[in-house]
Amino acid sequence: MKILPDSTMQRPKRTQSGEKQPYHHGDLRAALLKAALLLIDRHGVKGFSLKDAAALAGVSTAAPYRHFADKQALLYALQGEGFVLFNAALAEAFARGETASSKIVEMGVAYVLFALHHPAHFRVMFGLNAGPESGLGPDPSRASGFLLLVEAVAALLPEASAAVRNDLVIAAWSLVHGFAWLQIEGAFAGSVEIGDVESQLRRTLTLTLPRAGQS
Amino acid sequence: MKILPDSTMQRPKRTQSGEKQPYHHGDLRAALLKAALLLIDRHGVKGFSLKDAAALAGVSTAAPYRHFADKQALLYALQGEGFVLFNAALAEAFARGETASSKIVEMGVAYVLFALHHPAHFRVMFGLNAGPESGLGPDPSRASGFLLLVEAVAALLPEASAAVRNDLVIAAWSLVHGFAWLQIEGAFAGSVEIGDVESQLRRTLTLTLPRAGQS
DNA sequence: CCTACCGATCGGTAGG
DNA sequence: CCTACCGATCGGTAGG
Repeated sequence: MKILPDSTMQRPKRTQSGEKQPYHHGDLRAALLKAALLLIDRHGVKGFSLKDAAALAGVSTAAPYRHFADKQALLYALQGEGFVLFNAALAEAFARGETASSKIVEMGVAYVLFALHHPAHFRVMFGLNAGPESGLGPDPSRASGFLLLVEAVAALLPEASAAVRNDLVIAAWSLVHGFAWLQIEGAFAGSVEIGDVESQLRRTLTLTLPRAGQS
Repeated sequence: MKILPDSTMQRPKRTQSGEKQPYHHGDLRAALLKAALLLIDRHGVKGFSLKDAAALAGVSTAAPYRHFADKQALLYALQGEGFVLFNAALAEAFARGETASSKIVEMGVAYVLFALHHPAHFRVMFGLNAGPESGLGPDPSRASGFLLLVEAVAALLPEASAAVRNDLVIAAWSLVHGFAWLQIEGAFAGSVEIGDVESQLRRTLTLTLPRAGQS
């Protein structure tokens, strides 16, 4: 794969006064992460190489090793970055929802929008375990957004048993994750009519969510 | 990756009478597909090579090209094979269910069991579009099992609008797909208690499915 | 952060 | 279906 340096990720230039300007505000590390995201978007996690990322950032093939021990370390960094963004989006959605069920719906919407807006992060976070021992295991910080779902479900079904709540947590998580994944993969195309993604998801979620006290 | 020939996929042997025995009942093609499935299970779709598959089947690196034009052709074959099995399993489940809602539940169970029992097929079928243009697009025959879900939902909600039915089709498909994927990826581990996978899914699905006439 | 390079792997082909 | 091989790519390192 021939990768040309991204025009937005230039090599250092000298100003008219002759000082050397650092990479991207001095942050090659960030430039490499950005390049990796772009390449993963285009070619998938396994189809991305450090050499390509270096070329896209306009540096030599050895340069990335100044910032990452190896390729996997870069992927870990991307995964961590993704979970920070993801958990923040879920927390914001949780806070925004005014009722238990709207908290759940907002979190679901945030989950899917995150996947659509950050597909490369999403793939690194959830689609990486290509094999049982692919190296990149689940990240502990994954739990943080997830616990909010557990909390919202408890609020929605205060009198339900723990088992029933557990069932609903699994249902909501599975539905939203499957929706996001199928959307990213384009699997709905041609099979189902999906207009606006967000309103489709809202309708689907509310249709599915048991009303409180009904269980 | 060093791949040793699989003891179940031996090179041709001579019987005591001296005749040459063909590969696997004369079917190297089948042996290569089987080897590919095993490698994809272990290393993911992108982590599998024709050379490894050939080695695992006990033949030279050039041999696969007698049966497949190139690597992608083998993956296509695997995808097609997967959809045949998948659609058959869904059709059987549809037929087995006695009511509309049990048809849906049985299809969901079949969907997930297929994913668990044929993870490599499942990955090739649904997890391949690593990038927007990864080559392996959706297969048309995918629709066949899917249409049965549309039919079952129509039977479940005979008086509902087409839009509502559509919402439920998307909900059911997303939920089951997400459940299967998260299960394969091991994402539930540590976060949620899942005992028996099948009964968990049955409970989750029935909890979620609107009863007929209730919408 | 660069040049130069290694050892390994990969898809694919030539020519039996 | 095999041997032998090419051209390309990749992760990573030596030694500035």
